[in-house]
Amino acid sequence: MRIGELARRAGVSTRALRYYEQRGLIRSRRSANGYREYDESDVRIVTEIRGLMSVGFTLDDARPFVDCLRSGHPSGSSCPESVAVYRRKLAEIDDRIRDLLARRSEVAAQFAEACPGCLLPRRGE
Amino acid sequence: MRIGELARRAGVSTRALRYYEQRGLIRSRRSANGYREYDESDVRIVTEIRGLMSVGFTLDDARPFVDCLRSGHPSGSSCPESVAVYRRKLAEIDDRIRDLLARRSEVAAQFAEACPGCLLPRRGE
DNA sequence: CTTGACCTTGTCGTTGGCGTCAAGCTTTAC
DNA sequence: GTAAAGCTTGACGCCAACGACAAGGTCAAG
Repeated sequence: MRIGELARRAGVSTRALRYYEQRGLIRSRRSANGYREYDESDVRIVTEIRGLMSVGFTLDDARPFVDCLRSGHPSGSSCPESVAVYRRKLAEIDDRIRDLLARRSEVAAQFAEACPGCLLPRRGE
Repeated sequence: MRIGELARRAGVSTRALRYYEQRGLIRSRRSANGYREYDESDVRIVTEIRGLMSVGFTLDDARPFVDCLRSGHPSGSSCPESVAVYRRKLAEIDDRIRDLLARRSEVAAQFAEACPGCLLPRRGE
């Protein structure tokens, strides 16, 4: 299939696919007229990339998963490198959450001080 | 005082101060040779800006606080516009925290699936 | 034959808050 | 008199993941 069909099937833009190629995440054969040609395994790879990005992974984060798929594994996460990325991302997310909670309480405190009569909204309201 | 002293006293770079001026957050008089001249109120303003930025406010978020200070209030947060920003930022932080918690559980679930034997690290460990 | 839907490469723009030169003033210290 | 320190404006760089053109080649349908 050509880039337009891959884009539709994977739910991304053709621009994104060319960018992934430029970043080394996908490859393409070229047909005689210079058009990029893809197959089913590319649909799988791009789907994997988007799934990871939807939970906050960068393209570099996704690379080990792509490599894992390409090396024949049925799942992109069944390689030790992918598992390592999972651990790192979990730690990053946890750091970020801690940071936001600290900020939240600082802002809430300043808010309460600035507006003593104000009803302090609780988290989530 | 000139820009270098203000920078030292407020703990920012001179580049940052010129940037704040360009963004309309601080103003400066010019002495005969073209150098920027500041006074104590500018130290206060820049300190306020940095305090807000340290908890995740953008320069635009800080603007009402600066205006509040400049209009004669002893605190930058004692104006209704500032209070409104507090509310909005609290909501933004809460949204972000909710988003991260959702991501965290998704990643944790995929991780557990990919690595069934792995000990799932709990949040914060 | 021409329209229009594809495809190609290349380049600039986006967002925030500056860092980092560049090239040239002024002022201060010795 | 000169060197160092401080000041000026201006402009590019950064980071991620593309979006949005531009200018052109390709191919099937009518």
